Amino acid sequence: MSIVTSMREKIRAEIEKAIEQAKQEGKIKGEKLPDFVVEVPREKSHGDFATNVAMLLCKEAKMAPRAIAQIITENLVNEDWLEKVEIAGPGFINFYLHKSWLYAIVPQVIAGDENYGRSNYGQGEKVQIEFVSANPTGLLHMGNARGAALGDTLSSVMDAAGFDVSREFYINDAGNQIENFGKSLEARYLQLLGRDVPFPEDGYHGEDIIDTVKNIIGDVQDKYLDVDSEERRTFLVERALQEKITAIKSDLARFGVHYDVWFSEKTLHESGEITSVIQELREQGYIYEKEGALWLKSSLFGDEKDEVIVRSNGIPTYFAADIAYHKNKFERGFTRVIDIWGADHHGHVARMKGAVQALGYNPDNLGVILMQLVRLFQGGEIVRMSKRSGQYITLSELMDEVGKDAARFFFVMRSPDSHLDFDLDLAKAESSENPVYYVQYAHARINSILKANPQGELAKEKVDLSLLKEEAELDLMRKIADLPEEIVGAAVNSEPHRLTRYAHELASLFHSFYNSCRVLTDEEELRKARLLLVDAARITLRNVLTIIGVSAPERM
RNA sequence: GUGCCCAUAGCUCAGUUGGAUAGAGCAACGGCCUUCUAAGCCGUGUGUCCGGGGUUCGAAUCCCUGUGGGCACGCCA
Repeated sequence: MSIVTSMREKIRAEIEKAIEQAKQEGKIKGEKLPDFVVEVPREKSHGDFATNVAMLLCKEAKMAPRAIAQIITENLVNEDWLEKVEIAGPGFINFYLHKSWLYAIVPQVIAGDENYGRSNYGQGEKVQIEFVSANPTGLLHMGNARGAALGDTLSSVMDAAGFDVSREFYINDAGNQIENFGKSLEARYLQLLGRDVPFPEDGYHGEDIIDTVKNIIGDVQDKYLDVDSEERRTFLVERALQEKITAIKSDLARFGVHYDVWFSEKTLHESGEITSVIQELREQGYIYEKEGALWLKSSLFGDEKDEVIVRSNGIPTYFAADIAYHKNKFERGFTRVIDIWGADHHGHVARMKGAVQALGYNPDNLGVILMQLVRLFQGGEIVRMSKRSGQYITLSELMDEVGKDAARFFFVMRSPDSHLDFDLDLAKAESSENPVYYVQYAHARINSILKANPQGELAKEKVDLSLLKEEAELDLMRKIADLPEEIVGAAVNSEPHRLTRYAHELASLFHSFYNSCRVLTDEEELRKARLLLVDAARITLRNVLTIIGVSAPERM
């Protein structure tokens, strides 16, 4: 357990004891203990920890909050780690701790090294996170890139918080879209070989599929020119998907994203899982027929209306496949399933949760993170994106342009439900305007100090950390100590953007410390202590950057 | 029209589940390198938290309502 968490719980226990005693003495009335918090106050002048318990008790006890706070304070046992307790404001009780509690953090971080920040909060709960799942009919665009950065960081942070995380990519290699893809490929194939055929109106206009078809022609020439359309399309689709999926995999790998499972939609059709899940829903009475199609009564579960799951032509919809897919996820033993979708899919959330419920699972175990759209800016202008015209900036081009680190940091920096204005010029700037460099620079500076250390090695024994008394030193330790709780908070709330903020704050405190405290000073004992603090800062910074998927350079 | 998301400093955004005087970055101005990396630090100020009601010890946060913007409402995915 982290030091901050254990102090918090110690204080909570003391408060509870004090209240219990006050009740026995008849000083406070009331039956149940309110759900109070022991929090770290925003203002440093309000102590190390504070509680609102007195304000919450006042209603039942029928006393003024400050009077209750007074009684609780008097009943607190004077522990040696407690320096003083104050009543403040409307009735807060502020706890000031002896500085020694913080010194313990430094050796703990160094001993933990790459494990510092990790915890067992999730207790190995099996979680599956599905993200990106882009159509394999094209290249990855900005929305996919944001999903990739978010999903991968959420996976890493949940892993660090003690969950057993599996990353999964769902390949939409079946259904209407693939039909359409086949028609587009076929048209390009015939056109490239000199046939005058029209391009399908709703086809994939992107340049990239022309290249794909050119590659195929390089292999098989006109072998499929005069065979029947069915055979030609099947061949072209299979070959093109292979190429596209390989490209998607390698772009994501370059972006630092590695999946545990690549799940093919096609297998759900072939295995009969779609048919059987429809049968299961039918037996539950959630299916009816209307106008030749099969409908799911999703309106029973909070959806706005019922949804078609099998078309009148007998072909199941995307939704049917998705239901089978989610059943498959839960059957694999995941007790928590998280999907990351673009905000334009929000209408899908209620019906998906409804379907999960209809299958007998708790819909709360399915979490859907909707992320708002990404707008690209360059030179102050919006860079237009249109899949239809085939003009959009790809993930691969983005990495060429701004690099992996800046791209990942920028995507994770914003909360998923806020629109993201991605400023290409800013992300590219090698200057202080760029928050990525600011954080990385702190790490590089630390390494520079450690290399310049005349002793070479860090003294680990008999170092007097209590020499670290400067404000900047204490603030830095305080922030370092927060990492485990920050990780848990980001994990359980599915808010990876907390990590970039934390990284920035930590870097900022380090830079302040760097400017006000000289590490390689002539005072040997102080130097030893500061070197350990600096090393702890290095580990903390590196660990949080690693979770975000951003490199921690030793030199810049 | 119905549903979901959003509205906080000039700009881009945080705000730890309802707490104390609402915070960062950028942009602006002034200062700091003979010393571990100036890609840095220190200082200067800015708010109708979209408007209006309500809930309570206490609201940017929760409820209602109005306004403005985004998205979705297909036998597409």
